[in-house]
Formats: sequence, C-alpha cells, structure tokens
Amino acid sequence: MTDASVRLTFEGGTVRVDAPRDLLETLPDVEYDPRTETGRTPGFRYATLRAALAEHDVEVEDRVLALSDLPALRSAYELREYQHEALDAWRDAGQRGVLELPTGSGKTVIALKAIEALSIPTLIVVPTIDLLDQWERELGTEFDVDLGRLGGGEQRVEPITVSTYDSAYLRADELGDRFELVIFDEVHHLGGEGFRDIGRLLAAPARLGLTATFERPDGAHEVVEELVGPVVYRLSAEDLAGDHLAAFDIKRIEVALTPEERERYEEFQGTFTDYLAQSGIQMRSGSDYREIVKRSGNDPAAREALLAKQRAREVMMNAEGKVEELAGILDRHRGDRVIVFTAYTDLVYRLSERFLIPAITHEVPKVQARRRILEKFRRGEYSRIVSSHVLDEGVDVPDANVAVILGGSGSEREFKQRLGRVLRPKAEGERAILYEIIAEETAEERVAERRRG
DNA sequence: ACTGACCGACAACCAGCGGACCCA
DNA sequence: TGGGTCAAGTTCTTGTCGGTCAG
Repeated sequence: MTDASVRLTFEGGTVRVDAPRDLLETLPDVEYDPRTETGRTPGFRYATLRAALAEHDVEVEDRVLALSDLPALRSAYELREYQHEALDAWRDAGQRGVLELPTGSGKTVIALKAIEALSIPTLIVVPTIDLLDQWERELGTEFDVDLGRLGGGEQRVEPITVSTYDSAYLRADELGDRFELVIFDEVHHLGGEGFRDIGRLLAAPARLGLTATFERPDGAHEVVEELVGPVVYRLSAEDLAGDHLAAFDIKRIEVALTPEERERYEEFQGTFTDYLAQSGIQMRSGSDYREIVKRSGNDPAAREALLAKQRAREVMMNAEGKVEELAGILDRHRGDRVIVFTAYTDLVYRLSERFLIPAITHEVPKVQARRRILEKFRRGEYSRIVSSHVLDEGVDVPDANVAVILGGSGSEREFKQRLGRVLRPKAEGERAILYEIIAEETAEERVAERRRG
C-alpha cells in the first residue's frame, strides 16, 4: 500500500494510469483498459484524479501535461467591481466554473485578468472567426507574447492560443496536454453533440466558461456543468442597466394580420392542429414537437402537418402589418441608430428595398462586404441596418440605441443577444428601446412569452 | 491570394379540448 | 366489457457557421 507507485501520461485525449490493479479500482471514473493493461480516464477527469490520488499514500509520477514556458504576464487593465467579484468567485471555486454575464459587461476583460493572474499556458475557444480576431487583438494589446491561432486557415500553436470550436474539435485529442487553463467563450456551445468532446479530451485542470445565457432548452447545460463547472457568478442586463449598461425599455406592439394573411394562417395552423387531434399528441414541450418530427420521416400526414406549421410561422413572422408598423418607428426615430431583426432572409431584402436600409444576411457575398456595411454603420454613414440572425452572436456590431424585432424565435438566448446590441452605456438620461412587433391572435404571442419579453 | 461550392454541425422548432382499435 | 395503446430504424425546414478543396 505505502510504496505503490503511479504513473500518469496523456494519450489521445485520455489520461493513462499505470498503477497496480487494486489501486485502480479505488480511483473514481478510472476504467481498466485491457489493451494497454492500465487504467484510463477522459482528459477532463485529470484534476479530480489528482485530487483522489492525493488521498492515497502513493508516489505519483505525473507526466500528463507537457507545458511550454511562459513569462509572467502583466496587463494595465483595472477591473470594475463586479468583474472583480466574478473573478474572485471563479478562483474560490477552484478555478473552475462559468460566469454568466450580459453582452457588453466585459467578459473578455475578466478572462484576460484570469490569464494574467495564473500566467499558465492557455487555450481560448471561440465560436466564430470574428471572435477569433477580436481575442487575438485584445490579447496582443494586453500581453507581449506570441499568440497561437487555430482556425480561419491557420494552425499555429503557442502557449497562449485562440481556437475556433471547430478546430479545437478536430485537434483536441492531440492538444489536450498543452494547456493548463482553457477558456470557453460563449460556453453554451460546448453542450453541442460534437463540441462537448473538446471539453472531454482536454486535460487542462483550470476551466473558465463565459456566456450570457447558460441554460439550454435541451438541457445540455448539465453536460457543460460537468465539463467546465457550475455557474459561479451571475448578473443580468437588468442588474447592470443604468449603471454600466444603458437603461432600457421593451415595448411590445401587436399588429393585426390582413384578411388574406389571416385566412392562410388559419388554414396552415388548422392542418397542424388537425393532425395533433388525430394523432393524439399532447403538445406540452419541445420533446412533443420532436416526436412529430420523428414521425414525419415515415408518416406523410405528420410531414404535411409540420410543413403547414412552418408555413403558418412564415405568415405571422412576415406579416404586412409589421412592415407598416416599422415604417412608423423608423419615422419616429429619424435621428437614432436602429437595428432591425427578422426571422427570414426574404423579409430582410424586402425591408432593405422598401426603406433603403443596408441588409446583412449570411448570403451577403463575402465577409468583406458585410464588414464594410458594419464599418459605415460605425462611422455613422449608415444609421440603420436590417438583418436576420447573422448579428445575433459573435460579430462585433457597432452600438445602436433602438432595436426592432419583427420576427424572432422563442429563444431566450437570441432575445438577450439582440437586446445586448443596444445596451452599451449611453449619454446621461438616454435610454435604449427595444420594440417587439407581434402578430396578434397567433402563436407568436406565446413565442414572445417564452423568450420573456 | 481569393472565390464559390460543398459538407457537416448547430439551433430553433410548442394545440386548445371528447376519437379508434386491439386484445384479454 | 374494460383496459391499454395508439407510429418504428434516424428526424421537418430555415438560417448560420467553420473547414475543405478545386479553380
């Protein structure tokens, strides 16, 4: 017992545990691997494994992490009080956990301070190339070290590296031993079926997640919690409004469908409800909906019902009355900076033509063109833009003070992200406004309720 | 170097009120 | 007559992203 020895090494996203069989069996989450005749556990269990071994009176030869040298980092940045609290909460939780803070509250800065405080090799994982660039810029300004970059056509690893989720996913098994701290920006993405493997394969014991909305409707935040840790600090937009973020009002406006729209809506919606009645499905949650989706693979009636539901959704999301209402809003806010959000790209182009507003969708040819439009918006050459979902996340959108949602999903996340676009601190007394325009007597009233308007 | 086409991944997707059938 | 089960083997569409590869 006393002189047993244990050797830990990293192999393709797992920690290999060379130890006597009887000791292996006492270790949590360590499985016996008959091929190598050793114990084995996923990379993310490394920290708990070390803790468990510390309880035993054994000599541990730990060769898991292969870290490069990193000079002590220093940044001139001063954290605000709540940012300080957030960082402390994370450290108190054993350098594991998630910070849930609204868009514009300076999550990046907290992370930079965490990197500075620990000065250990760090991997930062982000969902988009845009964020890749932003992090690279911030890190470059703050720290005087070479930065690695994985994604956007480059694959360069340095002690401090920024990666996309996609690239990290492709290389996690091989990179898992190179970093002691991993930061997941927009950490809710880590709940995705494939992306969760990133968290699983990395051995980094220190883990920080950043997001504005931790909970996922599919429940996968529990996976994230296991891989990164629980939420250790949380503030909402309301908490910071009027102080570090702009004060804001949310105005809900209901508009009527035209008689033609009403007729089409009722017909499509009717097809859907008829199917529900006929199949006996109780529509209580998203899983009931998924049940219909599942059936639609083999059952033509289910498929027809789903298509009808989608057509009904299109009718209400694109209702003509919303366009008229928008005309009034644009008129009232002549001097303001306005972002208009829709659910469908078709409507984006219709609005763009009718109101002569630049459009941004995923189809906008080339990132360059999109960037040019945003740049002109930033400089004030444009005071309005129309977009679908493109600007929801991961794009550095210049500040606006009026947002108009013509069509959106029931997603709380989408709503917060859109709201976040108008919440940067404003001049004294100025308030941001978010308009939700909703088709009355349609399912959209419930949809808007779900996202908590 | 840039571009477009392709692929796979991810996310959202949520009625309003009484039927049909098989088997023990 | 009464009670239980109703459709399984992989699943709708739209919007958006990153990675890859050919030209």
